[in-house]
Amino acid sequence: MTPSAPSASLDFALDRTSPVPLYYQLAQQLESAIEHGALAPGSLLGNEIELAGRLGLSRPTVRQAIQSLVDKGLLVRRRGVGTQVVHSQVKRPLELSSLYDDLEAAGQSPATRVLRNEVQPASAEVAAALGLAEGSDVAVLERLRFTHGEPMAFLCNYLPAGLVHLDTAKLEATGLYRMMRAAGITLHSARQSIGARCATVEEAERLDETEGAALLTMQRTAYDSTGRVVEYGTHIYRASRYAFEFQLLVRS
Amino acid sequence: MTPSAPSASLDFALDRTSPVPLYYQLAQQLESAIEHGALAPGSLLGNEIELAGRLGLSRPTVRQAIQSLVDKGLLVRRRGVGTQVVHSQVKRPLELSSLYDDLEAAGQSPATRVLRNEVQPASAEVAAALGLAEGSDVAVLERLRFTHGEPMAFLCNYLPAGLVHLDTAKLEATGLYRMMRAAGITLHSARQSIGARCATVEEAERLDETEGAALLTMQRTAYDSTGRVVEYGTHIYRASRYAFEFQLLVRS
DNA sequence: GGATGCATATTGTCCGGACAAATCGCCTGG
DNA sequence: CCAGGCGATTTGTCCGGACAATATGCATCC
Repeated sequence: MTPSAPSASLDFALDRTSPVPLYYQLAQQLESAIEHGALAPGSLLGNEIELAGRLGLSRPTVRQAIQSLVDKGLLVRRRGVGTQVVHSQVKRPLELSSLYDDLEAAGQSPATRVLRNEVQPASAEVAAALGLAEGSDVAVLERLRFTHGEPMAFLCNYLPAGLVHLDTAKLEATGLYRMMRAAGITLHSARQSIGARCATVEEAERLDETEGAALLTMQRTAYDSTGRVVEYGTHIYRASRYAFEFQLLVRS
Repeated sequence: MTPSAPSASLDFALDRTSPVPLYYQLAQQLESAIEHGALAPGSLLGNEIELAGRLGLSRPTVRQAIQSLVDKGLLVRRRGVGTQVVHSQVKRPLELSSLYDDLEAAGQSPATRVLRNEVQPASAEVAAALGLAEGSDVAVLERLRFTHGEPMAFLCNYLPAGLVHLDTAKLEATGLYRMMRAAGITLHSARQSIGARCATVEEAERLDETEGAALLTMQRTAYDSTGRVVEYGTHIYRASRYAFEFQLLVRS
């Protein structure tokens, strides 16, 4: 339980000619040192003043680097004691997850079949969710996502028309969020609701389940950095093959 | 679409004799001004230098206040443009949620019945989840949560023995997280998994559902600020009466 | 031997300034 | 009328310093 002695001099290489900020360079190298095990969980980081002097940086810059890792949950600072590496079993950041990216990261080699990709007038529900007038043009997207050749989820998404060019071939080769990012849309936040229900006959057929099987449902409204709604979606997952996993940070 | 003119002088009252930090005082007053509508969505905040001068603060202090609201997703800064209020329909930046607090905030007047509250040796699964040796003493807690007189969830929790004194009467009057906080435990992060399945006969009976009804399942491992595991729980919700709602922030 | 108080170490807060980088609007020139 | 350049505005980064608040360990005193 006694916190380890301040980890001695790790060699951090800072490049002052680089356009990437110094605090960010330091934060990244600290993070990789933690991830890599060079900074053991529970070990103290050494005081900021001395660290700043050793690196040739000012204390505010060092603090900014440390603070960013504290925000990520990798470090804990305690006044009068020091900054130590949190010994957490888990690393996963969680944030706004993209199903496609999640599956790919898990080595599941996802595949997508686009069932529908067209523009049509918004229904009342969709218009309300997207913050548009009823009857406005919206892109409607229905997809089936597979892993290992088996269907795993049915995805239905609505986007304001003209926001992104939704090429069907591209949609089957990558994920929607990746396409939005490529179109210059930076996602900022999303409101989600996760529930469950039993499969209807049509749903069961579409997902290769039996009627009454448990399904996970997710509704998401995504916002870009200005607060505009850029996507509304209703997703249905086979509970037998999928669960949402994520880590939450409590902001004090 | 044109961003509103810089909102003129709002009167912020800063108390230098207060122990609460100046940047925090400013952040809170800004937040309440946004929540209250005094700062309209999309409106510019006015440049930092001038704002600092007007408030008698230094620019770093003002920046620290603004940054905390940016992290919360209430403001957006753009270099060369300014800082503006995000016009988001939703405000709640939900985080690690306490079911009890959630229900109470929604005016659902939750009630709890403690079915089991004892200390016993940890099974292999529980020991692994809590990071203890198999057979260590752990507190086992089984509760039923009601709203409007109807059962809504079955909660099973495990805690390292001796961490909190689990008084049954107190547990029925308040929530577990509130008791942990009162015992000096500051939650820091949690890993969650949300899935679904169909109710077994016993589960259906316990929750006043029919066999095969859809249930939402949640498993959570909670960590305190030093990274210690302080709680592991398996919760089961009636999907017909409950869904998880939360907002995610993307950290760029 | 135990409790109290003090010195020390470390982070938290705050200040003032300097320059860089990005964005936007305006003006000029073609 | 359009394109490009230029300057003004605003946030981003970084520095150096000062003092306050808190936790820890040690010495002292009862």
